[in-house]
Amino acid sequence: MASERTRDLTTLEYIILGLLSIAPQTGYGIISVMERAASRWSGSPGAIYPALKRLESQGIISSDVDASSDARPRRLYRVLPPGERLLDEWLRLPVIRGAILDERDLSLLKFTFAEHRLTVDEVLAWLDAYEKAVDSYDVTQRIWYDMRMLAQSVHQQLLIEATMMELNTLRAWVQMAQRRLRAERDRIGAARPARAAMPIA
Amino acid sequence: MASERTRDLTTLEYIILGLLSIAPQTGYGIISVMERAASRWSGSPGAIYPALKRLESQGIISSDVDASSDARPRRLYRVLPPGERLLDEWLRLPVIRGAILDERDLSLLKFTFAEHRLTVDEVLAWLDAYEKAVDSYDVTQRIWYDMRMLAQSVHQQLLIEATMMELNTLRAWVQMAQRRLRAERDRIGAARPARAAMPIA
DNA sequence: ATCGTCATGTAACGTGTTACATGATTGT
DNA sequence: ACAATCATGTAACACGTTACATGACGAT
Repeated sequence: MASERTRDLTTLEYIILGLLSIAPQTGYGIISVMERAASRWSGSPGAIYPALKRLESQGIISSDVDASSDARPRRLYRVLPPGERLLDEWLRLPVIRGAILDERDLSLLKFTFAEHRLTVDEVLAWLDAYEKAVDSYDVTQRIWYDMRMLAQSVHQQLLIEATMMELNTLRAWVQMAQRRLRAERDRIGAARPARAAMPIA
Repeated sequence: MASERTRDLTTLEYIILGLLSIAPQTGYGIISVMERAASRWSGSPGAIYPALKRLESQGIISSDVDASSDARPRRLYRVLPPGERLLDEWLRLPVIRGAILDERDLSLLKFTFAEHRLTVDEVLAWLDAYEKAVDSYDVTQRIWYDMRMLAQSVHQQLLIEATMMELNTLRAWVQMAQRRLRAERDRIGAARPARAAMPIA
């Protein structure tokens, strides 16, 4: 019997949950997807397999050997209800004020998984929080300011400008996403996830 | 006597080197800067102090107790020549093709440190490589494509668009940086680092 | 027959996190 | 007198990386 204790998961574990929520997968399948994704989370076998075991031992996911096909049996993992709760909580968690730029990749990943897990309204709420975080972002927190360079060198100016441009792009994207999703909601009138999780390929 | 062996440093160690190359610092000072920087590298004392010891034991940095002021003595770290070599190598290392977006923060950090370490021409070369990497970036590598969604949902479209916008912003910034630095070079005619490292505040 | 891919693991290792501990100095 | 900040550490712990190992299956 798996323990019911819920703790905070690592980023890798949340990503695995997200992937499994789209479709049941084998460990090897998860490794392949993450390797091709070329994201900052590489997902080596030495990380994935132990993480799967951790999650299973806690009743967050389950696995059974897929003997359906004629091919060699392989272990298929799927998300259990506690895992779905954990994942959805994480997906709804807003981006925090000082970490928008640092967590941009993670936010897009969340947005990916959110399509299958959250309602359109929930995604819109998340985007609203995102927009507020962008607006209230305090540039003065950044490292180049902390270094208290006296004269504004070309480098310093460019670094500040990089942040500005990034923030503007982010703001523009969030607003576009809001517009499109609102239009989608009005068209479909969906109160549940936009797309159902797809079966395994 | 410190060992001469050079290995690849961790990101944290390179950041420490970069900070120390701007000005000698105490461990506490490094922690403070990194905490206020709110970047993805948090720099807890449990990471910084061991890292400083590691670097010192390898002859990459050195430290001596600063007894000059009336205040309580504190240990000041400074970069040694081998450390300067290591740092400069790292700074010159171009961004790799599939990792531009993931390493954006790191690239800006490098750009920060590069001001004090590299010549304008070297920075321009680094920016050229950056630009090429951006241009040759293959969007099809990204995770949302790997998931083989059949229909292009709104979410999918938005995710692709986020990447596009990000790449365009990056490209625009790189080109702006090139223009400004070239103008600066023509004005100053500098063949060495744009600014000398500043003394400790 | 062999090569590449599918598939699952494990062991050693280093490093970062969390939490704790200590004490001096400065400001109010 | 007290709190906040300066300043330096350490210990336990968990995680991810790297490298290795094994073997089945399908294609040529």
